[in-house]
Amino acid sequence: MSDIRVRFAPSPTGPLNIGGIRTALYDYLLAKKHGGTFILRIEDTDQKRFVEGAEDYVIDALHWLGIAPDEGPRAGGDYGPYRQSERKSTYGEYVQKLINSGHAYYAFDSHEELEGMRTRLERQGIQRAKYDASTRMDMRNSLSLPESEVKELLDSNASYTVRLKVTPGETISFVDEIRDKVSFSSDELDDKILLKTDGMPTYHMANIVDDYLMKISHVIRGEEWLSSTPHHILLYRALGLEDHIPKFAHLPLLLKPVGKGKLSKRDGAKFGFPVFPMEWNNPDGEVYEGFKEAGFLPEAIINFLAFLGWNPGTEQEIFTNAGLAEAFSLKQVSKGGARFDFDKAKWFNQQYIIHMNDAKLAELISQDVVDAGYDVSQEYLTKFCGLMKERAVTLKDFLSAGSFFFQKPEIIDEKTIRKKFKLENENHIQSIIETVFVIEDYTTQNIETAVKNYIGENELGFGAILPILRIGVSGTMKGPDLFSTMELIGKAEVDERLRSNLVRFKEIKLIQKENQADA
RNA sequence: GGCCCGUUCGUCUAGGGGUUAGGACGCCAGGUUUUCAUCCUGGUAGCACGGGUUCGAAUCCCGUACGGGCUACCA
Repeated sequence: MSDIRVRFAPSPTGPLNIGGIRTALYDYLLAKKHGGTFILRIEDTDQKRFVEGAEDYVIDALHWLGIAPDEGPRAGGDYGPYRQSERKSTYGEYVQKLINSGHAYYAFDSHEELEGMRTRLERQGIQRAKYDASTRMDMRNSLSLPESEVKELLDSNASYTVRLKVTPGETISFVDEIRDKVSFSSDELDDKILLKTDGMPTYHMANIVDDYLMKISHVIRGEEWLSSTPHHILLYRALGLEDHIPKFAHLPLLLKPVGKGKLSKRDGAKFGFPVFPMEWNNPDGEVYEGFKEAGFLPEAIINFLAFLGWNPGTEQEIFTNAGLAEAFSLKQVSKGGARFDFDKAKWFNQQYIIHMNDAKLAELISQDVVDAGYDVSQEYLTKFCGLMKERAVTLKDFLSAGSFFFQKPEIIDEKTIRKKFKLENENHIQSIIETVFVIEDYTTQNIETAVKNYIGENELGFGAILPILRIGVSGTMKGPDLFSTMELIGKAEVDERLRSNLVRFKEIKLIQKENQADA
C-alpha cells in the first residue's frame, strides 16, 4: 500500500446521483493508480438532513459499480469510525485548540440577531453582510464581550457556536491539481462556524480534522467546494497542520443535457433517462429510476463516467476498470462543466454488451426471463444472447426485441406481408414448410441449404420468400439470422408457427385485395 | 451585487505560438446483410467576441459576453 489515500465523503441526504458517482470514481481511480487506498467517509454532521437508507444506498451502489471502498463504515479499517456522527468527541479537542490559540472564538448570537445584522447592513447598501472582522465586534461573542460575561454565559449553558477568526488583508493561495494556482483575499472570507449549537462540527471543521486523522493525501471533490478551500487552508494553518495539507482537485460539475444549470435529480424524469446508479424510493413516495434497472452494465457506466470530464490523451475509449486506473491522471481532467449525454452512455453500454460473453449475458438476464414467465434452459438462454446481443443497447432489449424466442409472436408485421407476400407463392411456401419439416438434423446450415435450394430450383428469388418465412417465425422483420433463429426455436415450434401464420397471411392478403377493389 | 472558476464541431474531447484544428457520440450517405443490428467507408459541423503581444495566436496577456459555483448553525 502506498501512502496515497483518497476519500469519498458524501452526505447521506439522499441517493447518490451520477455526479457523485463520478467523483467517487475519480477518487477510486487515483487511489488504484498509485496502489493506494480508497476510503468512504459518511459526512452526517447535519442531523436535520439525514435520510434513512442513503448510506446503504451509497455503499451498495459503489459495490455494484465495482468501485467498492477499501475502508469505510461497512468495510472497516484502521482509521474508523467512518461516520462523522460517531466521531463527534474527537472534534472537540481540535476546536478547543483553536480557541486556546486565539484562532477561533465563541459566538452567542441567536438566529434573530444574525438576521438583524444582515438586514441592518443591507439597508446601508451592503448586499451580503458577512460575520467577519468588520462586523464581529458589533456582535455577541467572546471577542466583543467582557471576559467575565463570556465565562458567565458558558457556565450558564447558553447555547453558542464556535467561529473561525479570519484575519483580513491576507492573500490565500493554493494549488489545485486541475486548475493550478487559485487565490482568494481573506477580506472576502467570513468567520465560518466550526462548531454548531448542537455540538456537531460543521463540514469545514470535521473535514479538516478527519482528513488529517485519516491521513488523506488527495481531496477530490466538486467545484462547489472551491470557494471554501481557503477556509480549509486557514484551518490547517491555525491547527499547525500546514505540512499535512492534502492536494486538492476540484472537479467540474455535470450539466443538464440541454438548457442551463447542473444536472439535478429531477432531470431523470424530465429527460427520460436515469441519473442514479440504482433505483431509489424516496421517503416522500417518489421513485427515481436507476441505470441498473434500465439494463445498464456497471462497467459501461464506469467507462462512460470516466470520460465525462477526463480523457487519457490517446484515442482509446473502451477501457477496463484496471485500464482506467492505469491511464488516469488528474492533470487530464478538464476544467469546464460537462453535459450529460445519454446517447454516448447507450453507445458504451452497447459496446460492453457486444463484447460480453454469451453465458454471462444469459446470467444477467435470467431473472428478467423468469419474471416474464418464460421457462427455458441456461443453454437456450446462452444461445439466445449470442444471437441477440448485437441488437441490444441495454439488457432490457434482449427480451423486448427477442420475445419471439420464448413465445409465439402476437404482433405480425402486416405491412411487409401485404408488400411481399404473393398469393401465387402460397403453394411454394407450403412446400418449403414441408421440406424444412422433414430435415432430420435441424441445424442452421441444413435449414439454410434446404430453403435456398428450393428457392433456386423454383426460381423464386430470396426477396419473395425469406421475408415471409421470417415474419412467419418471428412476427417481425427485425432480428438475427433467420436460419439460426429457426434452429434455436426448434423444428416443431417453427413448423406450428409457419403453418398457422400462413393462414393468417392469406387472410391479410385477401382483405388487402378487397380494399383495393373497393377503392 | 461581491468573490472565484470556466468557455474548441449539437454533445464529450485532443491540441497549449507555425496542424489541411484530430478522435468519439449523434446525424447523413454508401457498402456488407434475405431483414434489423453489428461492421466498414465517406460526409456534416467547431476554436464565444473585441483588443493587444508576435513575423505568426485556437494556443500568451487584457477586456467584454456568456455559463457555472460560492456568498447558511447544508454539505
